Amino acid sequence: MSHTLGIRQAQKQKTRQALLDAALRLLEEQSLSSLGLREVTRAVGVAPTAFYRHFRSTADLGVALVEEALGSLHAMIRTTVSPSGDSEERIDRAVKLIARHVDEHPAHVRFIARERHGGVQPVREAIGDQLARFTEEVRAELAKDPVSAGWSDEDLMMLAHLYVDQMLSTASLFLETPAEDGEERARVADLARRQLRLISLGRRHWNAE
Amino acid sequence: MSHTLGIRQAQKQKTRQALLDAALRLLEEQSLSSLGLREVTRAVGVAPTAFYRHFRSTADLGVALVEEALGSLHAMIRTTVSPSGDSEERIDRAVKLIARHVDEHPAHVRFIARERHGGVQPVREAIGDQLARFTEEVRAELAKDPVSAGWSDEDLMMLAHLYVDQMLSTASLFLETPAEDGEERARVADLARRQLRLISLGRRHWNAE
DNA sequence: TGTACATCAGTGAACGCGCGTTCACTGATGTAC
DNA sequence: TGTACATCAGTGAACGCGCGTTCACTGATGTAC
Repeated sequence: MSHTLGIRQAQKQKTRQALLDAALRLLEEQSLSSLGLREVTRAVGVAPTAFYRHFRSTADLGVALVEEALGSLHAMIRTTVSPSGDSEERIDRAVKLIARHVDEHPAHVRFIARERHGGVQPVREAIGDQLARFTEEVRAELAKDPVSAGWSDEDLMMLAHLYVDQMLSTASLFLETPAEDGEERARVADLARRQLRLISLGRRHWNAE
Repeated sequence: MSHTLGIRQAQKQKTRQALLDAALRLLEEQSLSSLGLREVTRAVGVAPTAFYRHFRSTADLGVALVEEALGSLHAMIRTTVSPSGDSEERIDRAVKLIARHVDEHPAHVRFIARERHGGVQPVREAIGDQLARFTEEVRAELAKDPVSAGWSDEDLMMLAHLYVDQMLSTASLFLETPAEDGEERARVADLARRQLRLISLGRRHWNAE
């Protein structure tokens, strides 16, 4: 067997993850800038000083949460935007995927929405960096799509921004709508699909006149 | 002369406004959920207890700030969306107007962006209410526009949402770009105009196929 | 395999500090006559 | 206009509390031989 983690390292990672999980839960009802280090360690059941073995500050922990929330999302986004199937199918797939992601990771999504413009600079920057990466990746996928063949880079970036904004706005609407309220959920999904249809129409006629 | 405000009432309003102004300034670098009552009164130069003569809590003050930031914006938004001049002119006017508003009231804009998804429920709700009013007003203006004549209410709301989201996203981009960096400012304005053009194209072809 | 020493994740006491809130107060402004 | 009383915005002392950070520590895990 290759390199197995020592007992010490494994335990350390477990505590670190427990701190991240506890913080994420506490952040459902407050902003990072008011999250206390003692609050987090109390929730985990370790001494306040243990916090410093893992993070320099709550801002530092926040940056780690950004990575956890968005780091693994790139592959998913790329395949969602990539051209396959007809337009209406792709739109439906994208909206369903957003709804599912919000239901599976509500606290992460809320954290990103909250801290994107929040009061903690390093966290804001980390989120901005990740979103810029998303936008660039969406742009790269759009460049491959025959519908936007021959578009200028400015036009592709404009469209990528529009898609990323729409995605975030839809995620935020789903987040505000409890999963039990199927009727309202359907209305949000319907709104999102209409918006994507209108953007798609605009795309198809962009260079046609 | 009709009813002039008593000296006492006038002084009270002055203190209240000073509290609001000081809070807004402090909120440029933190979130409402970590804003302290003593911090605000210290900045104004009154005793901490004076705070309670005006607000029950910092959350209460936050709700007042929402009113201050968005309450007077309805007229402006309505005239911006209302159909007059050709499409390109209207787009340019709208983008310039957003840029100007951000430059004249950066702290208010930042406050709204920050607290829209922030950690203080009553403030989130107050912002949500105001934005819902904006969306409804935009919908009403769009209904008058010949381009969207005969559209269903769902379609009009979809488009109104798209416009309001785009407006907020553009305001937020302007906010992140210092006014001195004219080059980057021009790029943001250009991006916003392209997005509005694409949406406008989508509108024109919405019912045409 | 066993032993002696090094490492280091987590502890617990202690610190100084600023917080939100209470309370009885003061003195300028307002009102009734 | 003047007087006597009521109102109430702002005061200042006091409270108990939880905060972030420091420090020397402990004892299980890791390592060298």
